Amino acid sequence: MTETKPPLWQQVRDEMARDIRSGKVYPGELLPTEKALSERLGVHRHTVRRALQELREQGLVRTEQGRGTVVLEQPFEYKMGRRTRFSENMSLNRLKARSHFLYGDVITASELVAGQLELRPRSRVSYIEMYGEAEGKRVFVASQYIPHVDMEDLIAVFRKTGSLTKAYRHYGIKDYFRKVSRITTRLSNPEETRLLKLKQKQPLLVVEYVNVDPSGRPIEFGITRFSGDRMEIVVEGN
Amino acid sequence: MTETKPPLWQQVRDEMARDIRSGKVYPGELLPTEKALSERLGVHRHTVRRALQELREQGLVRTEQGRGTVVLEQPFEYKMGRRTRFSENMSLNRLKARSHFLYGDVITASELVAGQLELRPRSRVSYIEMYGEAEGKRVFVASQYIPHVDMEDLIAVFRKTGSLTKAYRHYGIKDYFRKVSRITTRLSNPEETRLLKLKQKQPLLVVEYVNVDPSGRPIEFGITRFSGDRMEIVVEGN
DNA sequence: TTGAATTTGTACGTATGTATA
DNA sequence: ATATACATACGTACAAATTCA
Repeated sequence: MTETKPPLWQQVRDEMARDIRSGKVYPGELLPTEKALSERLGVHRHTVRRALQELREQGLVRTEQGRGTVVLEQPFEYKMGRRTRFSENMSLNRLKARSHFLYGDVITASELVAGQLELRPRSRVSYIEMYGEAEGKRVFVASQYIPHVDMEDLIAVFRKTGSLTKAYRHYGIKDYFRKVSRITTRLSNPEETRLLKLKQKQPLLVVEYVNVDPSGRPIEFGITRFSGDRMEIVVEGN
Repeated sequence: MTETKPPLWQQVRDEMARDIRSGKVYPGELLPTEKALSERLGVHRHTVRRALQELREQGLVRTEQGRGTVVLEQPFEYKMGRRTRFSENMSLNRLKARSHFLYGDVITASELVAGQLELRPRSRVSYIEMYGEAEGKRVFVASQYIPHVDMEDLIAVFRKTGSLTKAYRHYGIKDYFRKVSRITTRLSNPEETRLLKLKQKQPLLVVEYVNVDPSGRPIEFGITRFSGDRMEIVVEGN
């Protein structure tokens, strides 16, 4: 059994991957130039290029001709399933995640909202806007519509607890499920760009969903807009 | 039991919605101006505006100040679930959907591909690129990686049948399931912009997935890029 | 607006080791 | 054992994109 060293380019790749994953180089930063790397590591530029090619395939870096190679932010995973809840989701990912209240009011449902919630047209609904952070980064903004029946103080309770799940529990809804999710993409508008602290308009993942209680009655219609380069949606099993 | 007519603005809204959905006015076209509409329908401009507001909320039109109101293309639905197959999916939607072969070869798996397919590094895999059309519109481009074992002629069979599902059946794989899907978004690159016949770079829905046979063995790793304004992903039940 | 310097992309060459038929 | 193909590594030149004075 002879122990052989892996090829040079793989050693280079692994060393660079380590530096990136360990946080030695920060996301958004440029790596040293291929020339600088090859001189520092004592290998040919082609060897560095071979390593960079793999790092690109792994989604760790992005190379721009004439500019350099930038370290990419690794997106957070948003596991979407029947039991989807944002805060649980993120804490499972050992991330510090929090939702922040932006605005709440009782409004008249538009046709779309009434339809999704299976309410009569122009029913009254609670409307809540919030944004979410993970590891200090803004990762989503969300709008939620909740039937106003028997939940007059929902907004106040939500502000107190900071969690819709907890607010629901306060009203006797102990459990709920994701009925359907519709996923689209579009560029952020100025408002979203500001709220998500993006440098410029960028693609968003837009998830429109309906949550239902155990009896199948809709209790929440929501539109969540995820920052496309900070989040990815994972649908498992399914 | 008194029968009451709905408000005037709702009648206007419903008539306009009918015209759009029936294809009387085409996506991309400008609607008549609010003034022209109000005169033709014999209602006040504000009544037309109230109707347009609802159409905007329903995602049927987009209004641009100083220009007019454009009819939006309605995206196709891509139902994603355990039994996801593109062609079945689209035909269920009573759409004429077809996949078109672009390129196929046998290549050495990158680390990412080998990992996803649970193969040894640098295993040989079949690689297929294709694009999909629905109703004459390009809606996705896809890259698939399939373990090369016992499927030497996969590419030839795929070209003949035009369906991966059928090609698999030819090799005795009668059924397969979606194990996991990862959904992200980013702007199209020049190649994708060209293949999807987009006018300029636009947000894509990028779905990376793994399909497994009934025993749980990975048989396909794929990356599908959907044109963001022509497709939406629907995850049901889940 | 232009042009030079910098950086990455591509394409050729050479040499050598390793796996395979 | 030999021939062939493939992987690795370095050499050189120039094209293309970006940056900045």
